[in-house]
Amino acid sequence: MKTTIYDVAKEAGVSIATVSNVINNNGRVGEKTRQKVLKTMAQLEYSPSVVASALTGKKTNTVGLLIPDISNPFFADIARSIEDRGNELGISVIICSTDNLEEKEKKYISLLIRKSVDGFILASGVKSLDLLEEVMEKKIPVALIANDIPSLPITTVTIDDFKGGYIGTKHLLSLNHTKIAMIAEHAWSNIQRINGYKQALLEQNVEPREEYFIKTEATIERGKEAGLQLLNLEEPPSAIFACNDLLAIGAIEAARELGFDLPNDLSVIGFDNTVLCRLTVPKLTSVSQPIHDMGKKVFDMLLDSDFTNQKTLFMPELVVRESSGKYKDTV
Amino acid sequence: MKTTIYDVAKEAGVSIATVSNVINNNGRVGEKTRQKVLKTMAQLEYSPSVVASALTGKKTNTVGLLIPDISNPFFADIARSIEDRGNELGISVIICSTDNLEEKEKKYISLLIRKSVDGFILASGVKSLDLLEEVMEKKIPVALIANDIPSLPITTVTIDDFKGGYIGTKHLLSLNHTKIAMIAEHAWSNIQRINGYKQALLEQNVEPREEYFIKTEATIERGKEAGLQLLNLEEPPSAIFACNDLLAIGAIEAARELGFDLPNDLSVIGFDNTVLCRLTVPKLTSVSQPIHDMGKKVFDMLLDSDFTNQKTLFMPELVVRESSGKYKDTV
DNA sequence: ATGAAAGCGCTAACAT
DNA sequence: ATGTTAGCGCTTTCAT
Repeated sequence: MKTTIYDVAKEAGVSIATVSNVINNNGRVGEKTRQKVLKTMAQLEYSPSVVASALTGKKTNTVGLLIPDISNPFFADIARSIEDRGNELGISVIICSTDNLEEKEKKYISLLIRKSVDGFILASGVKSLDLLEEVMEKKIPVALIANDIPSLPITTVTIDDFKGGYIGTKHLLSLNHTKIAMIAEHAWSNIQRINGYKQALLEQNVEPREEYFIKTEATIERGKEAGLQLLNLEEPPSAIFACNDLLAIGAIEAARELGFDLPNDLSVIGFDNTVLCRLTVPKLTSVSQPIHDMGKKVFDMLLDSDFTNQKTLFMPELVVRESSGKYKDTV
Repeated sequence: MKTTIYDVAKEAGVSIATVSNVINNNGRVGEKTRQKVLKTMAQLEYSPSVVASALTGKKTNTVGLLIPDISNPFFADIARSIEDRGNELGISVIICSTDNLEEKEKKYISLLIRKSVDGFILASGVKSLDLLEEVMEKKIPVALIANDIPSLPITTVTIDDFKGGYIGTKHLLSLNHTKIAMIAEHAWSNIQRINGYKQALLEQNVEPREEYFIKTEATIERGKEAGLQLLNLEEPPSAIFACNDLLAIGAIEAARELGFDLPNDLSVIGFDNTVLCRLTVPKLTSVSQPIHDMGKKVFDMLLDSDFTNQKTLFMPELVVRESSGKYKDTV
């Protein structure tokens, strides 16, 4: 049988309350007794049951992480940063890939509620706001990372997406591009990025063109489709700003297929600065999110009620690689 | 307060035992009572506590997944496949990125034991065999995926690594390459791949050369270093077989840096067939593991004692893309 | 400083 | 078919 607190108590000749106290460092234990208990705990290889402890109202030291897909490198990076912080704190992270499906979202959340997780970190766009409010009513902490629901008071860690869109576009503008297209996806963060893009254009008196703007899903395939569509335009753009790296990679594929030579005939920049950026040819210029810091921060905010419903904004940074270059009117 | 089984019992006018029975579908409940209980459960939005249930000896419906690094696409894929199966079964998966560090491995395992997880799935090379045996002594199920510890009787799902090494090499041989180098990493699976590689060479009377063989860590950087070393040889290889895609990508970078034109001057093939293969230029030929099937299988074997300590072997397949081509003696 | 005992929410005999 | 009750391993008053 598994050793319990009773075994330790008996062996050490003390009560279970005392053992409990030494486990939790709850004062009122004489130094001698403490040592004796510690020793027998070691002897018996006793390890306290989190399950039993949780039943008495203590934490489960487990949080749920909802992301669209763990096999997407961007989210895998987020997961890793959160997991690392969890490991430091002795808290386990349960992964939940929702594929942005409301059904999966619900299933995962209700299961994790039954498991009494200490909180939820959401990196996916939340489909079911009702569910989310239900969770918050139950006083289960919730925090968002790399996405926001502006309509809700909720703990959030994001980058300044407006600025992200702005600096990316500025970069292209500074390379003399004016025919700058944007491929975005449906997400709140993207709306801000789009606004930043438009702001940058307007500041240079460049009128955003309707046909240079595509909204689609965040996959390489869709990015390629969008790229194809853009580059087959009568007057194709000389630069494409993709709202995430996957879309950018798709756009690059499209460009290669159509015989464009990057960055001479076309500049492409991405967003997120994932590991993928260094794999593309040419290497992808991208707007970077400080994922590691963000993961740590969101975890800490989740657990510290001082931060409840606060919003933390990190600053994006442009990482210039080889996929963006000076505009040359070669046509 | 949270609704408990008592609230439901009282509201429905039955005993908690009856409620428990309808929750668990434990026969002996009249249809009328069952309906009544079901209804009040819904009314009260009752959701049974897994924690309390676990304390009475039932499962926690949680497993731990130990991998080297969730941000490595190969392992993210494994995680996803396991998570998917878990979701179907109502079982949660806790991610544990060990970085192949014994210290982390220990910390994760002992924490998860305290949490009474139902089992462990290990995708990382296990550093501490003692720890592993300790887990098995505690009768906690353990299963390995994509790696093996031949010295231990333990549930395992792998591919036939020997065959993987063999078919990759055969492919290169069939393209008339004879100067075939191999970049491997330290892992049991790689030993088998190496054996397969040697076997294929021997069958064609090609003598494996010492200088064409490098063992290193599984990162792009190391792959690049290895590639540089190989290609700077007096008589550089005409083909490189990397034991995983990361190494292959590094090798491709090295080749590009040195001005090699793939696949004309050099063929490179990888192993694992990760998403990265379609991102490289040229697209990477790679030996594929049926990860999705393997994830499902390992989960099922973990939970079904019929399979305890059995070893399941899946078959690798070669996915030919653009990075491997006919040998041309252009030098 | 330490111990006795109640209770957390549930399961599983055992009764009825 | 349904109810009673004794745990599961731990935390936490409340006594001593």
